[in-house]
Formats: sequence, C-alpha cells, structure tokens
Amino acid sequence: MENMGDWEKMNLLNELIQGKELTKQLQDQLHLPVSSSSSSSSSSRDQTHEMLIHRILSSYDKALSMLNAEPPVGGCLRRLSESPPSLGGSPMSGGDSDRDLNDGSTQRKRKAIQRWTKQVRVAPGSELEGPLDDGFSWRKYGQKDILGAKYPRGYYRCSHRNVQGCLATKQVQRSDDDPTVFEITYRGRHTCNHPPAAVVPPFPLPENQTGSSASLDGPPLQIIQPQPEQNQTQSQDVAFDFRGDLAVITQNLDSNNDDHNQSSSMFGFPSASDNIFGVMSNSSHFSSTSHFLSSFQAGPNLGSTESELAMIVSAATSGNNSRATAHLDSDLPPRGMEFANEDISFDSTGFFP
DNA sequence: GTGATTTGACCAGT
DNA sequence: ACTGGTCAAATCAC
Repeated sequence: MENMGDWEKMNLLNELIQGKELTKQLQDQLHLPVSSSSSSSSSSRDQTHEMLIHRILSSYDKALSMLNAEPPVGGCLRRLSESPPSLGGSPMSGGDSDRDLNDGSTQRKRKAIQRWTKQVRVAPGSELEGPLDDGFSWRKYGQKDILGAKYPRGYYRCSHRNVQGCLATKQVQRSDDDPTVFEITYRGRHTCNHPPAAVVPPFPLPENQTGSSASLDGPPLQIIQPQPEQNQTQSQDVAFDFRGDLAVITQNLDSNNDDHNQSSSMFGFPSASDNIFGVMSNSSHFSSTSHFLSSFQAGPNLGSTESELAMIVSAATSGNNSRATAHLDSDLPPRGMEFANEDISFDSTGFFP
C-alpha cells in the first residue's frame, strides 16, 4: 500500500468524505423530532447518539487529515513481516480456491482474492486440531503437507458454498515453532446469510488491527499479533475484547482491490446465545466501496432501533496508509451484550499493497 | 441415510 | 519439475 496511486488516494478521499456525509445525514435523521411518548430515556439516548456521531465524525476528520498528510504515514504502517507472503509471489501465491469460480472452464487465470491471516493460539492442553471455531460453518475439503512445514495444512470452505454460493475459504496451518499456534488464512468473503456465532471478523480487517474473539466451545484462544506501530493511537491494540480469555487478531490482508465492496460481511460477538452479532452494513448508505462502516447490531431478539445503533464503528480505509480510528465508549452497549472493555476501539489502517 | 472428513489424484501457477 | 490448491471417491460419524 505504500505505493498508493493518486487515483486510489482520490478514491479513498472520496470514500472518507462520503462516509462523513452519510454520518451527517444519520445525525440529521436522529435529530428528527422524537415522539412524545419517549421522554427522558430517549433524550439520554439522543445524547448517546450525538456523542457517537461526534466521535465518528471526528474519526473521519482524523482519517482525512492523516490522508492529507500522507506519505509519511506509509512507512510506518505496514510491515507485519509475518503476513503471509503474498504479493511478491510466495507460496500461496495465487491462491484462489476458485477454480470453479470461473465456471470451471476456460478462464484459468487465478483471480487474486483478498486474503488475510490471523494467528490463533489454543491452550496447550486443549484438543489438537481444535475446531478453532470462528463462528462460521466450515467444511474441510482437503489437507496437504506443505513443503518445509511440520504440520499439514487444512483447507476449508464455507459449508454454505453449495447452497448459497458462498466462496469464503480458509486454510489452517499449525505453526512449526509453536504447535499451539494456528495460522488461519481466510480468503474471500462470506456471502452466505448465516450470521456467525462467534467473533472472528470474516472480512479483512486492515492490517495492524487487532481484535478479540471468543469461540463458542473451543479452547481459549489467543491471537498472536505483530506489534503495532509505535505511533499509533492507544486504540490500536485491542479492538474488541469481550472476554478476557481469548483474543483474536486479524493480522493482515492482501487485498486485491477488485473486491472492495465487501458490503455484507458479518462478524459476531462471542455470545453463547448468538443473539448478538455485527453486520457490515449492507445498506446503500454504507456500502461505498473503499470504506466500510460496520454497525454492530443487537441480534434478532434485541431489535430495537436504539440497540441497533448502539455501536457504529466506522473505519474508513482501504486506501493505503491512511488510518481511520473510531472509538467507542460503550455507554450504551446493546442489551445483553457484555463488554469486558469499556472503551472499545476499532482502528484501521489502509491495506492496499 | 445423510452429511462431514480423509486422502490420493489432478490441475494451475511459477 | 515442483508446489500449492482443489476435486471427488471412499470412508467415517451421527
């Protein structure tokens, strides 16, 4: 992403600006006269909404200013040496998982697919080859010994591939050095309508972003993550930490930008009841290509508008070295949602090569 | 019986 | 030629 071209930069700027505008529109919407029935409680909610929107807007401002001040930012953000070798043509080079994507026939060119990796540590005593449940339903379709690797790599695809044509796949490889560590490489995005039961973001979070997750029934997981850049905001390190016993870090992604519009990805919160999950907004308002605006929603059982708006975390990015940060002080977590951290931050950095 | 996993073979990219 | 990724028949588990 270092070499973000002017065109990409412009796109990013546009997206940021658009995101900001949309947030303002949302602000206007929320300021619509409140019905008389809702009184004090709603006004306190209004305040919360106001505060959230302010934060979102300020994040956009921040991102925009960072982008304007750009070149320097670039150098520091990237790296993540442990990211899967991607662009340069590495082992995983072409990845694809989608031979059939091209209708299985003539179009052989492997389409570069966005890919991101995280490392998950399982508790030493826990079952080997644990499910590493990330909330999605995966079906194993292959396993292969990899040259130079002690352990075979497992290949999984979304169980809903056949039914819904979901092309998401992942590869799971145990680390040679530390058998309790699994490197999971996600490829493609989920297009299925099955909300995850747990938290791993099945969409590429920008590099350096960290997060935490819970597996519903697996062993405690902890994700290992390359150290964040020094100059980053305090929010960098922990994006979501809903349960103390595990953490998941999405490490990197190789994105190919033909896949910007990952508007419908979903990710969930650790919730045994599966009631709570986050949804990458798929609305036309939020689906602009280069940024994503994710809204965490209360699940089906918690469907009040207020809860749905409890969190809107916006990370404008995709462009390159720029970063957008959205903090969220969860004054009003959706009902049923428990936060280990009061201050949840979502920090994203650009992720174009 | 149905669906998931295993595993050897095949294919594409380098 | 070699390696990673996928296919698909055989096998396993529920």
